[in-house]
This record gives sequence, C-alpha cells and structure tokens, in this order.
Amino acid sequence: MSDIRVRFAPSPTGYLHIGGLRTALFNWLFARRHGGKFIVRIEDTDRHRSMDEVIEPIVNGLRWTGLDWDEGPYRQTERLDLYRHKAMTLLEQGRAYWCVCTPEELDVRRKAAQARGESVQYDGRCRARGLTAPAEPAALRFRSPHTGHTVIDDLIKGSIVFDNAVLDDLIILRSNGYPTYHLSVVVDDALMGITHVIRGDDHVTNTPRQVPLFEALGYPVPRFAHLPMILGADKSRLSKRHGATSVLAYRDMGYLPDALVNYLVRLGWSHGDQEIFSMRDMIEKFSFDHVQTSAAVFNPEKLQWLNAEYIKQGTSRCIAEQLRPLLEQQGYDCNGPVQPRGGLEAVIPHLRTRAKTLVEMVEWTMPYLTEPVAMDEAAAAKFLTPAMAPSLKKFAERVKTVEPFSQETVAPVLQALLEEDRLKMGAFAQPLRVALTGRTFSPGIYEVMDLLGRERTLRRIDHALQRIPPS
RNA sequence: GUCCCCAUCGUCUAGCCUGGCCCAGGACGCCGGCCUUUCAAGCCGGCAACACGGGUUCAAAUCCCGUUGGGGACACCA
Repeated sequence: MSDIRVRFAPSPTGYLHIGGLRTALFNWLFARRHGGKFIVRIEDTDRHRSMDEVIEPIVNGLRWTGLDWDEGPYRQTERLDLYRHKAMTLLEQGRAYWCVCTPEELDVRRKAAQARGESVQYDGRCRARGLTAPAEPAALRFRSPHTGHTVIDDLIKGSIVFDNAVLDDLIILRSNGYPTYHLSVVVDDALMGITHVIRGDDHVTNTPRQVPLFEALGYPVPRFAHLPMILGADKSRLSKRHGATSVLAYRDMGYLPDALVNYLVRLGWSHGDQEIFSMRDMIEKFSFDHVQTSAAVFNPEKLQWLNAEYIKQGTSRCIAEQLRPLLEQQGYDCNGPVQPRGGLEAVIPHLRTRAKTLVEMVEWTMPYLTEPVAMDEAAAAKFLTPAMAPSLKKFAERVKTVEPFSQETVAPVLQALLEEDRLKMGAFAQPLRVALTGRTFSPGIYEVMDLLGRERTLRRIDHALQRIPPS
C-alpha cells in the first residue's frame, strides 16, 4: 500500500474518446503500479455544456476497458457548497475580488487587444475597486501573483518555468454562482488528497495558474505529470475527422478492450522493444521514466494489427463470448437450431487467423449460423459449373456412408476421387468450398465439413447441384 | 501576437540523462519470396530516419546555443 492517489476527471461534454481513455489508463496504471487509489470525478460545473446523458457512456467506456476505480464517480455539482465556501474564504482574505465586467465587455476588449497586437489578458480594471456587495451580477476573480516565477517540476517534462507576469486574474466563481474549473479542480484535488495530477499536455499552462490557488487556499501542491497529446494523421488534434472517436465505438467496430488498451499504452510509453502487454504486465512495468515527451499520431493500422494478435492469442471461449453480442446485434441466433458442430466456440480456432476484428469474424461465422447459406452469385457462376457436377455428386454419395464423418474418413475418399476424375485439389476444393460456404474463401475444406457436419454438408452440395444448369 | 512544450524510418518507438558497443535496433504499414485446397496466418528478405546550422570533444543521434518546423495554451469551457 501507498498513499498515492490519482484521479481521472472527465467533463461530461461528449463521449469518452481515445485521448481521454489514455489519460485514464496512465492514471490507473500509476495507481495500480504503486498500490494507490484511482478516483473518478465528473467535472460538470459548466451548466450549459455538461450533459447528464453522457456520464453513463463515459463510465461504461471505462468499465469496458477494465479500468476499475476505487472511489467515485464523484460529481462536482454535488459539491458546489464546498467551492463557494472556499471562494468566500479567498474573498475574505483579500485573495479574490468581485468583478462586474460582463462577458460581452470582456470579449470586446479581448478582441480589440488582439487586433492591436497586445496581450489579451484581463486588464484588471476591477482589481482595485474593492467591491464588497455588488448589486449587479458579479464574478469572483482570483488575485493571481503578477511578479516572480512559478516553477513546475513535471514528472515527464522536467522543470518548467513560468513568469507570473503572464498570469491572468482568473474567474473562480461565475456570476451565476457556479465555480469555474480552476477553482473546483484545485479544491477537489486537495480535498480528495490527490498526490499526483496526471493529465494531458493541454493543461500545462493551466498549472501555473492553479499552483497559486493551492497555495492561497493553504493546500499542499500535488506533483504533476503532463502526458503528450495524441494527434490525428494530419498532426492536428484528434477528432471525429480521424475516425470513430468514442471508445465504445471501437467496441462496436469489433475491437477487444485489451487490444485497445495495449495500443494506447504504447502511444507515449515504451518498455524496450516490447509490443504486447497484458494488463498485469503493464502494471508491473509502468513508469514515467519511459513516457514520451512528444506528441504521438494515432495509427489505426497498428491498432488493428494488435487486435488481430489478441484475437489469435485469446482463448476460444473468451473470443466467443465477446463475439456473441455482435452476432446477436446482427440478428443471428446463437442459441437457435442452426449452429456449427461443437458450438460457436468450435469455429473460433478456424477463424482467428482470418479476422482482424470481431466484426470481420461475424462475417466469417455467418455460413455456419444460417441455413440455407447465402450464395455469392459470382462465385457460383465461376465454380459451380456443369463440368464439376459429376464429381460433386460422386463426392456426396461417397461421404454419405463414411463412419464416422471426419477428416480421417473424408480425406481418403476425396483423394481417391481426385485421382479418378483426374482433378487437382484446387480444382475441386474451390467448387466444393463455394457449395459449402457460398463463397470462395473459408477455413480449410475439411474444417468446414467438420463444422457443418454430415447432414448440412450433404444438403449444401445437393442445393449446389440443383442450381447448376444441365450441360 | 504572447507564453509553454516538442523534434530518430510514412507511423509507434529503442538508443539520449551516464558521449565511443549506432554508417542507428524493434514494431505497424508497404514491397518481394517461401508455404499452400481458397482466404488468412506463419516464415524469410527488402525499402525507409538521427529537421537544419553552429559550437564543445580525440569522438555527438546522444551535451550547449541558434534557426526552422510541429503542437498546445491564452473563456463567466474543462
């Protein structure tokens, strides 16, 4: 055990995306590595942008990937009194002041300053007014230090120095009484005993703004670790343009949670040349020493490769369990009368090297879960020809009686037939494959017959023969 | 514009802190071959990078400075 406490603090303004998940993962790994606590906190203090309905999907995303948390999810809107109380404390101590500038006025001034090429900081016009009980709507601003320097000793980037002159007097309480992010994050991180703030790179410039708040409130300042960003292929910030961005969308596209997590952990962290990490493995090996300092581009191909690796390595049972919901979503009945011999689990060993995603695997599984099988017309036209009919027919007749019906008994029959009819394996296997699966690609032909069983094998050959026009 | 961060194959990265083992290693992708009853998988091989310019040093991908390039932040968003 240790007293390390970290948190993942998403704002419910959209779905949990790849970048958010990676932040959560690194927090989780750090906590698990050191026997600390991982806390989930929903930062929903923006009444206009927060959406209750996305909280559940965010939490489900974490759950799906196996990132379990020890406390929470806390919601900041349930803790508003805390922030208001702390804000008032700062006001009483003279560390904060009322500001009656309206958002519209501020916006105009900001734009004007920008147009003149000047600093876009708040001009501080309410700082010295000493308003005590403003009649008009007022926001509370923190009196930031304007001299000296703030130094952050970042666990990933090392020492970063900021000139306090660049600090704004940031609003900590909106005129509607809600706290802003800067206040609530500091109060919560302190009250929740967060020892390490692990977050995205986009927060580095927030850090020198928040450190003085910790100090003004009399709280110890946590350690910081700023993770490099994940970018899209065009090196811009990852967004919907770069493909599905919701974590749950990856589940729906047939990705295994362990594969996604494995991909993400290698985006910005490494352990020598190792590519494949089990959860246990990464917990054991994770360290900030090997977290990258520069941004990484999200590469869907490599994710897919990893997913394929996990499909190849996972147990049949585990893969089948994850495949089942997708099959049912597509309308296949996994408990109906039409099943591969040996059940769904039995098809997995034959499909695992062929499918890169579970969605692809659904496609591969279809011939064994439907009756009659869907026929690819082009394949039928090419391979189910009058010339092949006699051999197919002969094959069906002969395997009708082999006992038992298995590769050991069927293979000699097929070999004999090839010799008799002077056919090459390929010349006969393809038509047979099309007859049995409706398509030109499948697992080995003996495996297919094994999965189908004698009855379905014979029925499918029969159907195929029926559709072959007489020569 | 101001501030901050970053910079090794197309991409993820090892190496950098503690200079020589690096005319730079691995992985994805791509290309070629082998295997083969199809499709995959597998195996073998190939292409491909230290952003640039100055220093420091006997020696620099590794240390220092600058340039360029990329990213991020500058809200009553988080």
